Amino acid sequence: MPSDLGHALLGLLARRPSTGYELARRMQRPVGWFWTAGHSQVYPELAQLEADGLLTHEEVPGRGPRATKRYAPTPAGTAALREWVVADLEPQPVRDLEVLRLWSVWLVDPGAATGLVQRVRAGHAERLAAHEADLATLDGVAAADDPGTPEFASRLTLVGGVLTRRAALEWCDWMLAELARGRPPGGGSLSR
Amino acid sequence: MPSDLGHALLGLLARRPSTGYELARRMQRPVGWFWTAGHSQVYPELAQLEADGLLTHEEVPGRGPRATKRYAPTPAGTAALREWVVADLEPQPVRDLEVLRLWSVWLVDPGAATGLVQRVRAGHAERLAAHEADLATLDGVAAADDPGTPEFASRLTLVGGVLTRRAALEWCDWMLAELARGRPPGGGSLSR
DNA sequence: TTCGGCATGTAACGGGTTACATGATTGA
DNA sequence: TCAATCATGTAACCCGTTACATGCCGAA
Repeated sequence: MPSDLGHALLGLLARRPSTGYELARRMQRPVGWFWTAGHSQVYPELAQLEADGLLTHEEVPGRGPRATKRYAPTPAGTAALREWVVADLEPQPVRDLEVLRLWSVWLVDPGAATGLVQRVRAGHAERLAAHEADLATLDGVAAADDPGTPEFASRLTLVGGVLTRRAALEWCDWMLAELARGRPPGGGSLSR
Repeated sequence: MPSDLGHALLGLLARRPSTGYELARRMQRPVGWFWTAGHSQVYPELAQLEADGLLTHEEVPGRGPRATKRYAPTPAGTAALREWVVADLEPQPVRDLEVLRLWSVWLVDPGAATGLVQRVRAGHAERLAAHEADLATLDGVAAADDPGTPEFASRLTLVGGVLTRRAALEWCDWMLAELARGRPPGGGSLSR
């Protein structure tokens, strides 16, 4: 039974066979929005998945010192992925450094707090723009409406990103208003 | 320079001195909404923070085989926490198993996909209710409006939880509608 | 008397990040 | 010629989870 990373890689390969290098890059960009991995994780995991009979590879002419291998899922690999998707999942703990900082924000003065929230807000705005740009590439793609296509699933996750980032922006704006309200109106802004 | 966990513990102790045991419990509930740790992480980290001069402890009569220690931040500890709160933060990668599964949901039939989304939705609804209950305990607490109090910061993080969980529910409802739309109207529901 | 809560620690293991290591091709 | 990109791997370290280990007190 593969790890979470293994299932991420199977998901990538079910969409399109790739080399380890390509997988490492794809783990940064489309999949990286919700699960990341470096190449030093990818290569050993591919070897493990192949030892478990879930992947095969063919060698292609490569440019590096070692052979270049293009991987694809075996029928068993696709079946394992399919089972995992709908398997039981217990609610996973959240891990959010930004919120952890905000939880101690009462220790700093409101000006500095405002600066922090503005920086957090900028990060969310950037992510929102990236998700909206990715979503735009699916506009007019007929397959994105068919639940049996990868494009449909990509659309689901991107819409999720857009909605949660919009909510985060709403939250930041609310915090900025609260911080402004909590200070006397004439108070000079020390932020930035 | 303490780890993220160290700053979480300093944040807890800046609000109220506690024993290691109490800290481990507080890491499950209020702080656990956005950062968790088990007791096996807490005890060594407390020793490290004390070695760094950021904490002190006094021994209190305890019931276990070892001495019970109540920790509190030193002035240096509070200062370190204050600096960390407003320090530079690079955007941290998201890690969300639920979204990772949904990304491969195109491989399963729409009925099973609907069942998965419904379970995800239930999890978000549960968290939302918990956050709203926690928020309700701050209703009418005057300190929650003053940016210099821990109650204010708690309110910030709880409102963030409410807004993001509401957005998640909105997303789940949208996905359920999309999945229903993608199937012929008379199709028998295979969900569950 | 037995179970749950208080109370503190250590050890083993697994996953993730960072750094080390190698080497070909292409474009500035 | 120098840097970036393609391409694959290993090693060290840190962090988090799970399990091991001990033992008192109060309630059922």
